[in-house]
Amino acid sequence: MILDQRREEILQLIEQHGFVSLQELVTRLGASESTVRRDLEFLDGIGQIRRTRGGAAYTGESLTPFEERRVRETTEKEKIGKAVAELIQPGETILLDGGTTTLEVARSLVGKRLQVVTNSLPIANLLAQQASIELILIGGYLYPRTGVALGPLAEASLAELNVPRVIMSAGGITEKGLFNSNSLLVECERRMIKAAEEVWVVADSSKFGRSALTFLCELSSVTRMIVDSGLSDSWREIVLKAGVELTVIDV
Amino acid sequence: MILDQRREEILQLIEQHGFVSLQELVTRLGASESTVRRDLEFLDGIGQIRRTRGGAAYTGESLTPFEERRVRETTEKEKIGKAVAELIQPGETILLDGGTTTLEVARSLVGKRLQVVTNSLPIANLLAQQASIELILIGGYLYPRTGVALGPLAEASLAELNVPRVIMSAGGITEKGLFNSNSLLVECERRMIKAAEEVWVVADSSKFGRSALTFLCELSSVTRMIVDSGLSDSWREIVLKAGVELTVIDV
DNA sequence: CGGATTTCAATCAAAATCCGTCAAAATCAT
DNA sequence: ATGATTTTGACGGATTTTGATTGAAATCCG
Repeated sequence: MILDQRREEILQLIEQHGFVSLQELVTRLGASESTVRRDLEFLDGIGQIRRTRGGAAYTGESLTPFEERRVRETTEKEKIGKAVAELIQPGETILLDGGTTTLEVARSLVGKRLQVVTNSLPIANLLAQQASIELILIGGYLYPRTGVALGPLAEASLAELNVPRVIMSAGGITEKGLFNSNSLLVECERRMIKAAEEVWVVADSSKFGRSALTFLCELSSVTRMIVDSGLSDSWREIVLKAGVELTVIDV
Repeated sequence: MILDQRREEILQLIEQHGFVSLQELVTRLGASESTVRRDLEFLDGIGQIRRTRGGAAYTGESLTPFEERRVRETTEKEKIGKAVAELIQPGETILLDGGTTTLEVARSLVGKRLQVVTNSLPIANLLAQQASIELILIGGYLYPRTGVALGPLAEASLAELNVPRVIMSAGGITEKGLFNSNSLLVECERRMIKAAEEVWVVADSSKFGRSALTFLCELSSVTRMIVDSGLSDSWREIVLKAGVELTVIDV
């Protein structure tokens, strides 16, 4: 089996089940233990999973990450979220992608008068209570762990929409463009880009230089990026050269 | 079993019940006493639970206050929910309408292997975490009070679906048929009926004889009704005469 | 109070898992 | 085709986790 293909399969298995044992991966994939170990090591390295003794757990963009209950430190994301919220005018309509950073954006939108479209269950939960926000939910197959609606139903719904702005997250960003872990998700995000006139990407600086398994789009497709100040000068240059408006948030 | 998985499971059990004895954890998890002790020690260390003699209690942030959880009596709705869940076979696909009674049904579905389609945010929240349940969300304009997705988007999504069974709630039931309060909701529920081969209605007996603003459908459109035993004989007769299969639950 | 019972903590050997190394196999570039 | 590079699978020692045992501590009950 091809390397990337196998890794994608591993990632999907882990995403779907939350935990998968090494032994199960070995038997499911028909690869040797060593190989699976190396794959897990790699996926752990790019931050998509967390290795645990006996197997691996999902951490990517998770709804309730076990690990993160220990220490809640998300200041960068929080600040990015606040900054993005300030860029949005009352009365606007925005399309909000799933993800932990976009969730922080949603948190900061509380109280504003807006129309929000989203396929993320956690975001919907957060904003559903808000009388000032009109919320439109994109339906679909609810992907476990991350709680985003994907698949044909989601894609069909998005095809009918037209919004001035989408705010997206990314699993990884390189000079080639944006990446995400899961092909279903990427397909859905492509539709979001199509449905929107402007594409904003929120990301903490750790995402830069980190690839993920599936290519989403080129940097030039992005209108604006909002990143924390941990971003190196060389990355800033790359982003600006691609014609992306860059907003750097001090943390 | 993988270490973290087991610890997560322990945490969930304790979170769910408030307190769980060590012995119960041992039997439920099939791990040795020593192992469970070590896990409790760890979870206590990170502040998620508090060890007590003979078991452990939950201390983490709770969704519902502790008192509420203990005192909550088993209502009619809960019993109806349990009964309905028992009528459903593993592997089935069901469409679940929003509503407090259907939410109780969803609660009782936890742990079963099913495919569930719903437009209700509370139900989606409940089932999203369940690995055994494949969840499909119907999108749409999210109606603030009840948290159900309605409107054109929801209707279009439903038009493309075909499920063997829908489980619906009703605001009111008279000999004329079913009623609900809100015309957007009713329009959506009509699509649900169209999308399903069998229509099951769950209702507590207080709903009978009570009308509501908008007419939904005639009694004869319903395949089966599940009601608590508070239902009078005359109502039973009316329901049966309309060709509805009636299941009465003792409370 | 004092003995019986339960629960706890510490210890230890066995089992499972991990890591590094290495050679075989596959893939790539020339 | 050939040599270089990457990927794979296997092996052995190191490490971690597990379950059983045992004596101490806490709790219960008469």
